[in-house]
Amino acid sequence: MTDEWIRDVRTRAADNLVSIFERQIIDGTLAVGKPLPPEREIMQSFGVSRTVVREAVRALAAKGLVEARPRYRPVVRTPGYDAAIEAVGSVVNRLLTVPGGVRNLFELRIMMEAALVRDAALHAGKDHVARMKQALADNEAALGDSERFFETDVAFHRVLYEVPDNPVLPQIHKAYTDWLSSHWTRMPRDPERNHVNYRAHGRIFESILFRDPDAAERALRDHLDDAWDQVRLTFEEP
Amino acid sequence: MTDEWIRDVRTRAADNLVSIFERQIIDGTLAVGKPLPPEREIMQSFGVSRTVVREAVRALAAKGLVEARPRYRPVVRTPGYDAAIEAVGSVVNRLLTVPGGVRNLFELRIMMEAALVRDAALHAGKDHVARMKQALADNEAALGDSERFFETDVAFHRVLYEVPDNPVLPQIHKAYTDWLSSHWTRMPRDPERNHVNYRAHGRIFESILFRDPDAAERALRDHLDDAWDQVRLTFEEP
DNA sequence: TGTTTCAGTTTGGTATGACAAAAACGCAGA
DNA sequence: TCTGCGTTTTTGTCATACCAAACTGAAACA
Repeated sequence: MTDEWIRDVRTRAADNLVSIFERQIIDGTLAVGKPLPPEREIMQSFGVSRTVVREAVRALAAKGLVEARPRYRPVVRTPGYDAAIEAVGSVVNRLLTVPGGVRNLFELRIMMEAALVRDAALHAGKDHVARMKQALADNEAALGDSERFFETDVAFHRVLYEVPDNPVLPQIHKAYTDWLSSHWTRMPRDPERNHVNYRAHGRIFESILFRDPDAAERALRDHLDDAWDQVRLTFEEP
Repeated sequence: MTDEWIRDVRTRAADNLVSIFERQIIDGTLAVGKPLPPEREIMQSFGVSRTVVREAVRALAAKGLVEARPRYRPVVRTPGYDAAIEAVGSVVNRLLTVPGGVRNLFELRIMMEAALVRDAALHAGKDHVARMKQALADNEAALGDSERFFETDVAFHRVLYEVPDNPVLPQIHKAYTDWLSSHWTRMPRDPERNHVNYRAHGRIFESILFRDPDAAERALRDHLDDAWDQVRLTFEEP
């Protein structure tokens, strides 16, 4: 064990363990997918009590570095953008409760998607265009069924996040829908709105087809600003 | 204690505690800034052992919901976008080690800042323009001192994140610089590059002054693409 | 009256031991 | 080779104990 073991009165043994494990996970000493050593083994090799080991493991799990299903050995998690999103989950949930929290995240989403439609208008390939067309068709087919329309609505937006070939973006989309959906799904869902949204999607799609980023951005912003108005009117944040 | 206490064989007592505390923190039963009850008190009110309580508290701390300095009572943390960023820290660090990880995050940054300069070109007010001008002047003054130039470089970009009045954005900027700086600061820093970057900043600023979002975006992309080339050439990701 | 000091009390950090129940393992049998 | 089943590990939890640091309040002091 070459890792230096700093034991100060003002540091916690568990914290040291956590950072040691973090290092070992990053540099590969603890291989991805493999389980951590048994608790008793860890306590012996570091000379700490089981209490400390358990606390450290719990912290690693909460941070998203290992997956600790009850009764199973904790396994080193595959590095992925999903783990990052998951790790912020509880904090973001709290953010959504503070005044203006939803608003700020929603604004960020608008900014993000505005950039995405511009990008799509400039660089979307045949396959992505086809997928958007399909999503649009699904929208239309689901106009009468608000529940299903919501799903196809999400799907349409998701395509936008898939156009740039960056694996982070789809995860961000997933995060947005997860986080904001609770403030979204409780909205009154009259078929009227479905039509409005469908037409908005159509305008966005058209602008992308015409390779007109400015029009695409405008259409997207109109669409999301309108959606935001709905959210705001429903919950009336002061 | 009205919270239902689910004790299944397949659930952990500590996990239940965590979710109970999460709820209580969000709904305000546990007030921000106030310390959690003493461990011994918690164990009595929930009828669990201290081991369980400690594990739960550690998990909450790792998630960023409470701040647990050694030897002090854990206090409920102020909800803020900084806590969210901090919570992902260790996961993101790991992401940066996987192939293409840095690239993906850097691309995301380019996309983000491209959107920001467009926004700045359209909506930047007098004060923001003034601040950018100041940052540019600081750039120039630091041309000979690569260490200081780096700081003023970061400061210039930060202004872009401050133009939209959204408190999330500055935090994102902070996160980017924290995460990517280790892959940035080790780059060779010849004064030559400082001049290149300074001129690039100048072009961006000009385009914003002229209220020309397209030119601003182009200038920004040129600037960051160039910066990325430097990073890539230095570390040669395959 | 405001401040400092100090002893007693609380409280977190850690270690140890114990036990039930689930998971992992190994071996015999099909 | 695959399947069951009993044995061994290993996790989840509890109880207890001790130390040292943080806290508290009262006494001493300026």
